[in-house]
Amino acid sequence: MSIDFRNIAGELIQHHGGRVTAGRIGILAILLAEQHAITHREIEQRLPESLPLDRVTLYRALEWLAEKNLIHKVTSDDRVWRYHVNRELHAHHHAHFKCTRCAQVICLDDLPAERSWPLPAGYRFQEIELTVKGLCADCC
Amino acid sequence: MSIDFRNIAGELIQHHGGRVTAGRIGILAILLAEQHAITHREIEQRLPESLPLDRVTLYRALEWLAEKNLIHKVTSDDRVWRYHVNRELHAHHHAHFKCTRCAQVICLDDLPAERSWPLPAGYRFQEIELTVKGLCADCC
DNA sequence: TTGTAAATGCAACAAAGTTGCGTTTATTGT
DNA sequence: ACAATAAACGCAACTTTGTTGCATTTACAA
Ligand SMILES: [Mn+2]
Ligand SMILES: [Mn+2]
Ligand SMILES: [Zn+2]
Ligand SMILES: [Zn+2]
Repeated sequence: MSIDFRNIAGELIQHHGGRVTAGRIGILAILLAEQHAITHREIEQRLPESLPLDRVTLYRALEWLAEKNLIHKVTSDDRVWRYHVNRELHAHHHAHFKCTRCAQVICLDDLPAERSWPLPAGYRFQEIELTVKGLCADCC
Repeated sequence: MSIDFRNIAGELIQHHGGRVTAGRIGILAILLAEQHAITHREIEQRLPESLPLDRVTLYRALEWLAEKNLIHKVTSDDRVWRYHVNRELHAHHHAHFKCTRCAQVICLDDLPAERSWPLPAGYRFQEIELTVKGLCADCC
């Protein structure tokens, strides 16, 4: 884990009025270094030996990071949340791609996930959740 | 539960080469009578006293019905599958609406969930999963 | 340096779904 | 109608993912 990401993580956390703890720094640094959206489990596995972190603490840190809009949660059909850092490009709502073979999830920044859709009378639109499924380049 | 739905259910099950059991008839009849996509739990609750059915049997029956394309499963952000009968209109893939207040799920038959989307090079499209979220007419 | 709320760790809990296996039953052939 | 048999079922145990309560520790500011 690059020291760079840890520095950025620390600044981001501080800037959002949270306590700058080793756990939060480690978690956010992992997500900053990661291309894809990853699960709680995968984050746990990427944590260094030197930073043992309770499952619950990890869940709560992720919750806090999502509240502060530093990361976002991605729903999936395998009943597992995936987490991804909010870079400028996809701070807004956006679509995701999930590989049906390796379960890898990426963000599709250029897909319009914000526009309204036709709904039955009396229904009010809030947002859409769009996941494109298929095979990733590695699995093709 | 209308005897009509039970008759239709029985015929559908038989036509697909499965054993026509009380459980399958009861489950499919419930889904035939239902407008919305409902959860395993909700199906369980709608089962008549006269038809006690083990949770596992219910899961396996739903799995079989989905395999035979008599029903389809809907993913949701609450990590709970919902099930809905396949009427002609939405035998194909289609989008869903979920109320963020009462969690009700309906099928949006007129939304194009089949067309391909632009993906990164080397990625292969299979299908999309689209959930529109908002408030239903009752919750508005 | 110290006080304090915020964050953490641990244990227990909960919901949804799965697996293995012995028993029952719907269906087929006689 | 009866018997054979594979399919379906019921039960218990298990798994995975995530949540809650509470006592303890710690970041940070006064
Ligand atoms: Mn994303
Ligand atoms: Mn549907
Ligand atoms: Zn893949
Ligand atoms: Zn509603």
